[in-house]
Amino acid sequence: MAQLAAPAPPRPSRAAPVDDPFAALNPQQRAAVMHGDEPLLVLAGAGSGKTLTLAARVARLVLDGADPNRLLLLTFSRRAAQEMARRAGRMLHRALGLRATQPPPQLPWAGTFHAIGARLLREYAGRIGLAEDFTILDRGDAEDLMALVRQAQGWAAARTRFPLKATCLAIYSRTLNRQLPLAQVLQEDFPWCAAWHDELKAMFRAYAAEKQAQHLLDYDDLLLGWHQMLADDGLAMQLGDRFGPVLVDEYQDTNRLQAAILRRLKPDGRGLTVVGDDAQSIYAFRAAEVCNILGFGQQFGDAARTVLLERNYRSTQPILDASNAVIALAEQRHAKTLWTDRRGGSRPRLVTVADELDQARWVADSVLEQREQGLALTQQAVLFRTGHHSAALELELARRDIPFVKFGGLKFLEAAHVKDLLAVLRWAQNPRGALAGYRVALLVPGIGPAAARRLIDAMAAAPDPAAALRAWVPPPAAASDWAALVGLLDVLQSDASPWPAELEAVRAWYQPHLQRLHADDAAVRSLDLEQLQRLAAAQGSRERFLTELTLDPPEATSDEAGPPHPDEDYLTLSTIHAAKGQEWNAVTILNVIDGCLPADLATGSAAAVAEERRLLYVAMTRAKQQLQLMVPLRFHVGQQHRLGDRHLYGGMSRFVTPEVAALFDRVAPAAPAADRHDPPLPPRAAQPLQLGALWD
DNA sequence: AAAGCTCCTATTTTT
DNA sequence: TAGGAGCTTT
Repeated sequence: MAQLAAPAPPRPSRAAPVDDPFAALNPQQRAAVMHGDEPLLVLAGAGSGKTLTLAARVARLVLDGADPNRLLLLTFSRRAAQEMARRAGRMLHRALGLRATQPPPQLPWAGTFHAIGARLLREYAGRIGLAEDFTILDRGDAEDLMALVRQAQGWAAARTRFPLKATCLAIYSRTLNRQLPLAQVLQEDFPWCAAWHDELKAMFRAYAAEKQAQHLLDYDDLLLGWHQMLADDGLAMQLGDRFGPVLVDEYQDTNRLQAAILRRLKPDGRGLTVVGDDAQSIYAFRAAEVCNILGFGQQFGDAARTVLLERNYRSTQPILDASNAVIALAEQRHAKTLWTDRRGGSRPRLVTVADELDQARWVADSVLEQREQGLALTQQAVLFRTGHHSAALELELARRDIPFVKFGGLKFLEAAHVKDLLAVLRWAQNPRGALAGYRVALLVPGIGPAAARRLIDAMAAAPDPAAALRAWVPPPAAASDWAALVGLLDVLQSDASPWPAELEAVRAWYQPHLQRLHADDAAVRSLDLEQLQRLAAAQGSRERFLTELTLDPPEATSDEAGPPHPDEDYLTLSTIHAAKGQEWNAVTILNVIDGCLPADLATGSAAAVAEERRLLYVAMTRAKQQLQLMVPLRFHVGQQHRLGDRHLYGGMSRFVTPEVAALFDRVAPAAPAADRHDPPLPPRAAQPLQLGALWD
């Protein structure tokens, strides 16, 4: 929550210099910390003390007189922002010689691009013709809105099936974030939808118009709006003045739109620090451009300085050797070889098992064995490419009573009952939000799509939507249930209703609907709503709660086990994406076979395969002491596959070449030698930057 | 017009 | 597993 509080900063008193706060840094880290005003690129290998270095640089800037309130610190995830703000604060606290009772200095402008964008837009809304009461759509909401627009266009019965709402939204988002024409994005990223170019364009125009009319912003609008704000000279000047140094973490995962924002914020790069590792770029599907980090030097010419952090403080040398060998075969990268002076440590293991069930049993055995040897479950993690790869393991763990928490692929906000409840709050917050209203109206028995539509249209047409709501006459069958809803909305609208108590009123109203709609598992779903109420209590207002929940949804799903106690020992299961930036003593990676890693859907282009390689690299470099790669000989591919429905794939991942495999200890029956290699990368085409109205 | 039913088809990772 | 389309019954 670092970015929420904005207390006055303590004056940096130069009088009490404690011992050198940067004494523990190695020479390269120190160079990055002490570097002056010119643009700086810190290429930080995995485990090379990146967070420490960035935090130290923040501390150094403040010690040299920078105002913490004007320091913009952009991170990839909310978790990273908190961690960074916490460590920088601690370092400053020491360096300034503050007493233990004094709070560490805060960094109010530390956060994700999206969160900072939301804040700036909220603040400047009045001046840029944006409704001040806008609400933010999470992905599910955006998809629902897209679905409404999709339906209105009526292309249902056609020669080929129109793309699903989720696909439509993905195309839309990719086009904005890559700042490229729709046709090109379709051709490169969604070739199977290319035939729908004109329809999609019309649909996106309608989608944008709907958002405007309903005072809604989606994730992309937070960046787009920020970007457009900076296009205005007056505002750009003001914003430029407002922020001093700008530091960007995980720069390899920024996209073109984000890079454009930075360029407007710091045109000549002075005061700009970016930190990242091109070898860990794994978010191309979100339009991240490795070119951003690869081309940083050229962008600012001779002025830019690059510092390389290669010394690894996390892993043993045998683990680093294997990781280096995997990434060494990648082209298009800043050459970088991690090393450590920590000798010893066992070689990583390459474990061959018969199939997924075998794999699950083996991993569960291994986890318990490690714990016998004194390694707590919290020091162990199992990583995998996609959310459902852990299904068999989850069953096995549950069967053996091994507690675990799964990160990635979160479901909480996507569950229908959670969305229902939030829709009520959103509608109360923003009566013009037809999307929320439509959803809520449909909850009332007797009201279907047609009646809900009429209601929404009536409200949209009226000068005072709240009055139109009260005046609306529902179908006779819905009369009494409708009256109850109107009563609830009255309570929520009145200034008297306090937060978060009003959520209880919403739950009370929703309870019968929950019973009716989800009779079989209403009790379980009710638990989720309790969880929601706990989250609500942590926020000061309804508006804040809705914004926070959209930008920072709960990270882990706790499945049947319920939320784990903080002090309980539990194993971590995580997608590789969600494991970024973390570390464990013992790491096991599932399904290191072709078809899973690389995912067979991602083998279409050389760039996609290269990203899968980096994904494996990221997974391997999470391990401090023990690393195991699992290779099931047979892998069951579910029904969702073309032609033959239950294909059995096989074969070691193409990334584990014989040379790489030689760095592992082999466990279990003889595995087939992998003799496939990457196809060579074709030269990359230069992509012209396109600005302006995309949908016209 | 609403609601409940069947049947078919899907590209993974997340702010 | 759900999303989406199309059907039938109320």
